[in-house]
Amino acid sequence: MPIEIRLPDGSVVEHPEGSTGLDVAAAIGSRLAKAAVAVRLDGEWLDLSRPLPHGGSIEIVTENTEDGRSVLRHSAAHVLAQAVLDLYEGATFAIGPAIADGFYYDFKVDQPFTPEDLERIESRMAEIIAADQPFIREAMGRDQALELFSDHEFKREIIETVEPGEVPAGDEVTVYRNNGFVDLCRGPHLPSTGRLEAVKLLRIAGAYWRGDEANPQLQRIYGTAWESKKELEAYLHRLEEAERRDHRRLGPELDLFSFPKEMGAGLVVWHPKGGLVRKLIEDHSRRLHERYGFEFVFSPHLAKEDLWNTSGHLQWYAEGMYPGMEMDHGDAYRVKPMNCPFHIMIYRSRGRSYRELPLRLGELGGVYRYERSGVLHGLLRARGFTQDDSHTFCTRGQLADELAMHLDFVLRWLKDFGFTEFEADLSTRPDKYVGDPAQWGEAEEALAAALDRAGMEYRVAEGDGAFYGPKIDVHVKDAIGRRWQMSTIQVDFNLPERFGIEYAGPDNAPERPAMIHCAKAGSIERFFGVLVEHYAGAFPTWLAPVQAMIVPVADRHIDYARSVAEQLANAGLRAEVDHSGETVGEKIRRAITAKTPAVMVVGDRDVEAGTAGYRRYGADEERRGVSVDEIITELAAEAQPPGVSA
RNA sequence: GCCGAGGUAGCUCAGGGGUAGAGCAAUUCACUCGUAAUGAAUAGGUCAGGGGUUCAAAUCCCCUCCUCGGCUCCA
Repeated sequence: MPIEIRLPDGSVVEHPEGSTGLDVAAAIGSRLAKAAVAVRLDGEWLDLSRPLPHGGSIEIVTENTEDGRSVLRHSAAHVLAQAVLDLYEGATFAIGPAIADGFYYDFKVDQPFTPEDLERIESRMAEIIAADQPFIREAMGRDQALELFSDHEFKREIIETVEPGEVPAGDEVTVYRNNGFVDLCRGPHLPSTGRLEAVKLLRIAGAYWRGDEANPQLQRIYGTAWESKKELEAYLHRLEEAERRDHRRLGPELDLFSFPKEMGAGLVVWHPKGGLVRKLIEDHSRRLHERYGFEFVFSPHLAKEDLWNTSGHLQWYAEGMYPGMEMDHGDAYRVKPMNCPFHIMIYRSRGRSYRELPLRLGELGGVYRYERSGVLHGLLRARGFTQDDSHTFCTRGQLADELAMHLDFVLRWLKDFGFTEFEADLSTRPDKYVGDPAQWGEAEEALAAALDRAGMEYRVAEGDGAFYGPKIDVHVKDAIGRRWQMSTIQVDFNLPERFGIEYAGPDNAPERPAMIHCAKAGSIERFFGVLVEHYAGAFPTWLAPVQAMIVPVADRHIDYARSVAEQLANAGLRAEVDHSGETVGEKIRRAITAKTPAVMVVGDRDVEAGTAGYRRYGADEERRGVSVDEIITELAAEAQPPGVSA
């Protein structure tokens, strides 16, 4: 009896019973059949070579889509495991999924892999791919699978812990064989290993079984796979591009900041140029905070341990905090990992009325968190950093409007720095939490409502909230498509409770305010690091430490160069004169290498005419004889911070 | 913290038991130049730090610190 297959365009075709996904694809076109890697029938993944079990809506998954690539990568992971098991006696394998841009496989081996091993494994993989071994799917009972993988402890553990719901056929699991190799796997896979066009192993890393430090540590091999050599090359090129933008390289190169070893890991010093850019960022932060109705406060770097007991930090966050310091009268003090308790102290310094709510307190507060040595990563993960932190105290009734305002603020802030794509995560109650679950629910709903009001799509991250409350995290996509977490907005009913803060309501009865924690940049350091990578070190004019470099052609033009610099300075622009003894070409090269937005070359003709040769960063050619006034007008317009008129 | 790879001049890196090297940067001198590198000379090092083996250690061994790629966590 033929089966009816509905194609994505809505048309229905008939195929004889026993037809495979490949048959369906081939009937549509030979090119489609060639590009196909798997099919989805009513949403269920099937191998291309598997007879379709029933009719339904079909989707041919091709190799040039993200879904298609993940099939490809998953098959590549199998080949990797096959190669490793071939080459290393006694090796056993754990899991090997496709991930963004690639795949990995975890192994337990007697000796850790070396870079030379990687080459050896890669050549073995090439042989397996050249042999074009078919992947053959086989379903079997759990007992049989346990028997099959009797030598492989991790596979046995997976089989034993598979949830019944994860396996469509109840108590069955599936394995895929190619040649002598067999792996437990849900599939789907490519028809054969020969379909792997472009595979490359990238690096070796340690990884714990199931990501838990209590479990044995395995050896992980990362690789990448693409549908063509060309795509692989493009990917490797993207990796190089990311490396070129690395803020840890650009920071010292552009003389912005450094991490002197003498100070300790994760601690940064800002050089004058970096300090200037940072100040401009902070100025903008203050400007927007004021515009959105925040007031500025300041608080100390440490406080008595008691305060951190009351706040719950010592109970819930102790491992992120530095140890106590003994001070007067045996009191221990702790360096602050967060600013919130201090802002509560300010709230609590006198009686509060409902009439003064919402009370919005902001601070660029330096905090210190003990990050484990292995996770430090330049400015993106430091041990000392500055939060553009705020705490808003409001009534329950004000919460929805306040959250909407905070979200608006955050998006304004991010747009001002050139980010245009945003994604939000709504993180809900974690396992370790304080407070009443009903209040958590209320807070989570309020956050979701704010996202809906802003028309933002979001993903729910179950259990990712802070210990004191749920939160919205806003992520941005940078210039090369990477996703960074920036801002966070958190609702908190708990700290007000713990500190017992109140306000007098209209009927003079004491009420408890709600609190909103919000960091717009997140950490200024991290934000700065992301900006460096986003702009590849070439800051827009309003943030550039030097906005114009003036290059005299010969020494006799230095006086004129200085007078031009003065004109620019009078217009509020940051200009420098390069009076070094280098050639014109070299001085220009230096200015471009420093990513200066504008280079102005001045020679005899310019001295006479009041002009300059004008070269913009990124432009291929310069313009000669441009009037200095015209240049000043153009640069001064660009130099205005976003939302500030000249 | 754990697994792996590293740390040699300001930067990028060579050298692997027997006198510390290169390119770029820096300094000085000459050149005064019209849009991405003028030439020459000079200076610069507890070879991350400490301990050990050795007649002799940058080199081999141990410990510590720091960096990088991951695991985990987060801003």
